[in-house]
Amino acid sequence: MGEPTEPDPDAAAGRGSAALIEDGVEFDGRDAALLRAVDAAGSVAGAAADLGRSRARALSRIEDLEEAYGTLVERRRGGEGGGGSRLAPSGRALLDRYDRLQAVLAATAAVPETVLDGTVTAVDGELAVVDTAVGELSGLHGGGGEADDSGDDRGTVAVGDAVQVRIGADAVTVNDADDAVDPDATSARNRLPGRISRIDPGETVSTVRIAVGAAAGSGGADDAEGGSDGVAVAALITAESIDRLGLAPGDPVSIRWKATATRLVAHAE
Amino acid sequence: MGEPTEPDPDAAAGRGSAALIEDGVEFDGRDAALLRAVDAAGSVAGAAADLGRSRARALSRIEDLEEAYGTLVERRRGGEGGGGSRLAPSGRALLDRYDRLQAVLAATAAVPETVLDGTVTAVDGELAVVDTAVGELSGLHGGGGEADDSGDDRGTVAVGDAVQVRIGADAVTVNDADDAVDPDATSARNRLPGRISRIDPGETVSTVRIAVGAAAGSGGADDAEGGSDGVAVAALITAESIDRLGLAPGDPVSIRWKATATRLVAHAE
DNA sequence: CGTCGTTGTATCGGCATAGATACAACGGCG
DNA sequence: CGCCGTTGTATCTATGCCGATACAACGACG
Repeated sequence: MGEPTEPDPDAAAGRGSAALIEDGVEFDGRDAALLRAVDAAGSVAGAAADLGRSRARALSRIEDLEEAYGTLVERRRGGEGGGGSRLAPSGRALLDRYDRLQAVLAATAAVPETVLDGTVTAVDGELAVVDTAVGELSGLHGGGGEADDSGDDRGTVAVGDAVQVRIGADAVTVNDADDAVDPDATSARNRLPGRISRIDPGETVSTVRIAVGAAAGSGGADDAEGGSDGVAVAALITAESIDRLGLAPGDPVSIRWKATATRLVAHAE
Repeated sequence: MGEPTEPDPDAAAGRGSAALIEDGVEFDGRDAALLRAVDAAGSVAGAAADLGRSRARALSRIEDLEEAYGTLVERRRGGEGGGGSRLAPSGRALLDRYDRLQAVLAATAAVPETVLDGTVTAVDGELAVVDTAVGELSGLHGGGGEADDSGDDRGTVAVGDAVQVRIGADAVTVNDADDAVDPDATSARNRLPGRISRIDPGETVSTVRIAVGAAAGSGGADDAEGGSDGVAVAALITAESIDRLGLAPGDPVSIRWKATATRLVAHAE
């Protein structure tokens, strides 16, 4: 798709790489390429040749992976053509799983994020309430057990902790300000009034920045996130929705997002 | 938090590990631990000792990282206590960035996801429309350039391609079925009628499965995702919202989610 | 039965990374 | 001035991973 619009200066976290991990064995892009090559070539030997890698290594790598992930490649020696290998259904599923993880990672790198500093005021199960410059927000903390390799407490929070609240721009919904939707009708709970400070148009998806808090009252061209009293929340909106809602800079709007789409991260203080 | 409720059998993608990458240098959990240890110990030597790693290696690793990421640690030799090192502000920021990436990754591993197979019917910029078993959905494709190391086309799609549509349960909003919200008032576009098939309660956050498509009409206790005509979409809802909306199995509901929170993944066919 | 190309298996060498060790430079402090 | 613990720097060694190579086992096919 090229880069028709530059990738946003403050786009987000920057590039990253991810790998599945099971039983201590990582499944990374190299392994994915190997499995794909096996699928294309019909044999491990052919795949290794296509990739310019050692055949013996490729085979032993597949064995290591299978020890952790189960059968991935159905191998057969002897017979027509001397034998061959096919990607097992579970191998295909693993590949899909990897691709989905990769897609999520690419998304977090490409989608703007809003980060607010705050202090935890309450913890109730997986949910926590955080006091921030724009009021109290609720979000999830503690992903899934200890995914990190260092066995510290990271990922869980307690009352009084300094945390960062991360809101992905793809999770923020924009409503008309005067549209008083029945709060009982939806499960999106975090809600803030604001004013559109800027619209960065994309081809079919635009990034809308909404000034909230103290800055929302004033004219609000201020979009410096670290501003003394101004905070800008980014929202990813399709061009069609912008047209439909008639959004333009200066418009008062109401933004909302689900608590379950809000992540709390312990802040390196 | 421990594991009061087991981590959901079909929870999601499974564990993963991620690393920032800049200028060809990866910043992984090991590097994060090193920076944290420096912050705690006040010296690189002490940090290396605490981690049981070689001091010389730790120092050269920091230098390699700084070549790619800029100043991370302020080092000073001689003086009080013989010298020492402090984490630079940019080092703290990098650590925060890594933690946010980690949090997002942990979230994708812990949050259920709904995956639908479909065929691309239209592509317009970053958006694409996909025909699935439950109708036409729109979502984003192609994260941010080529984040993967294998330089293939993966990540972008074309009309006619077989793709998987990934919808994170944390992005799905549940509304009352009879609540006819003005469609012009919100930027959430994908919308489907359905019927609650199951509620998996958590401490404060529950996973609600909504049968959509053909299965939605019948009683709908069917939640087999691969069923012939039944598809279940997972939604993460706070217990409070469930109470507020009065959700229970069998209830007709309307679910919606943003196109920008929907990822399209090329399917390994 | 021999051919063929593949899957298995073992071994060797190269290369990159990390640990171990040693030593110089630095600069407050007693 | 000498002591001290740290930052810099260099070098050697161990380890692990990968490529390269070689050879046995296999089974359909001509």
